[in-house]
Amino acid sequence: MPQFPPVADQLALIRRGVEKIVPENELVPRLEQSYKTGTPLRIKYGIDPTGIDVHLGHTVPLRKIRQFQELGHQAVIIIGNYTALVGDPSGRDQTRARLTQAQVEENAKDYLKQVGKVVDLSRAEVVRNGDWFSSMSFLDILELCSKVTVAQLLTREDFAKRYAAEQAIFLHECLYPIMQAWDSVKIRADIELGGTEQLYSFMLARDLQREQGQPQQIGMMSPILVGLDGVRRMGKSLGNYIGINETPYDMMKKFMQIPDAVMRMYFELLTNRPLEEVNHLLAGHPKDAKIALAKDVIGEYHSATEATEAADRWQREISEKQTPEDIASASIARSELVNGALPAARLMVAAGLCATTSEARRTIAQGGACLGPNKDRIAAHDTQVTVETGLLLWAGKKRVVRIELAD
RNA sequence: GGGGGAAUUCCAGAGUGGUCAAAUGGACCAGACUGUAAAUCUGGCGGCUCAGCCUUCGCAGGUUCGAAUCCUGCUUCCCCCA
Repeated sequence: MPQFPPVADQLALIRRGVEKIVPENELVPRLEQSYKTGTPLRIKYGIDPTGIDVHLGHTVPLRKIRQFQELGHQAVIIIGNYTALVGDPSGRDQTRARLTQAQVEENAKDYLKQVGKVVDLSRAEVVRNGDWFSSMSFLDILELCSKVTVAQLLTREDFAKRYAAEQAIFLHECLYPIMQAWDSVKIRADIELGGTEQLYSFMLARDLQREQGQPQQIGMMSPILVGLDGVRRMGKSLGNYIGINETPYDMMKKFMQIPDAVMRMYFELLTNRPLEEVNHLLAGHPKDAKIALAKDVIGEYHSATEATEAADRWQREISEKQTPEDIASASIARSELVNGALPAARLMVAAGLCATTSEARRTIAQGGACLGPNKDRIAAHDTQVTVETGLLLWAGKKRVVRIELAD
């Protein structure tokens, strides 16, 4: 019989960074029952393989799964290869584009590879909901649909909003939450993880489970992780994310750019650092707290050593503005030079630092163009610059290239 | 099927015959400040052989000395009625 940590200890871990547990009062009894009987809880997490580049926002529920795994519970990851064909309407004010089956399968493989960095896949059940949906008959579907009323569907905020705004709500979208709920029945979920926008589907799952004479699942919803801008949710399309496949240094740079105000949330949702320590850190200098945060997370996806290296490098190159160690080289053909030189504006374009000569002129006029390790400002757009291999050329504080002459 | 409305520079959104490369805000870029956080300030933000010139306001024509602005046709999008 599996041995679990005491319920109180489990709760401390489970509750961290969870915004809402519904219904709250069923959680403790469920854990106690599991503890007494030595039965692992079945933790459901579903995801539609829509071509996801996993970023920290996605890792919030994934880390929660991991925590449950550490406690000895059973993770069940549902690949929504069938629901992906529908398109999740959650939180959307527009209909989502649908995918082909081939795309979905490819995405699923890619996705699992990334998930494996957070979740212990060797101990998790991974299932595809096409396994049960693809064989359902129209009659089965009608049967399932008869459990849900239109009025219920319209209690969802996203649908209600779209309905009120007289925007299209397609029938297949209405089926989505029903499908998601049916997944819970099929895998006999005890707990489902997800974002706060999943409330409706979670509750629908309870209805269907009761219908089928199963214990009803408990929904645990994480808050939505805000992105680097500190305002909008972290997302690829918003360009405000940190991907888990990024290099330690890239992650470092991004972490140092987050607003101070989101540090607490990041610590809570993305690290295991005890909250007492977090409070202590946040009481100190924000820069130090941010470095600690970055190291915690980078260490998780890379290693503590690499995290420290990244932090040190950031300190040197960014904070102390030393010349970076990896400078992209820009090759320039000798034939472009006149007497071994080029006017500054042309050089900027040739080096790929500016898209147009107009842009280069502006950059130079505003004092953003510099030469060499000492960053000597280029005075005018028509200043003749002697071009040699190894020459450093800057555009602003961040962008720099090393010139390489080619024949 | 019938009726109405809209298409502007990255986005939003002004502009209804010359003073429009086109207000304003956002995004973005550069500079100052700083903990490359926030906030703030300054400048920029179609292109070029840059005190000038060229190309832009859904597409194609037309009217006019002159059009983003007026007319015609086309395309796309939205809304209303049934």
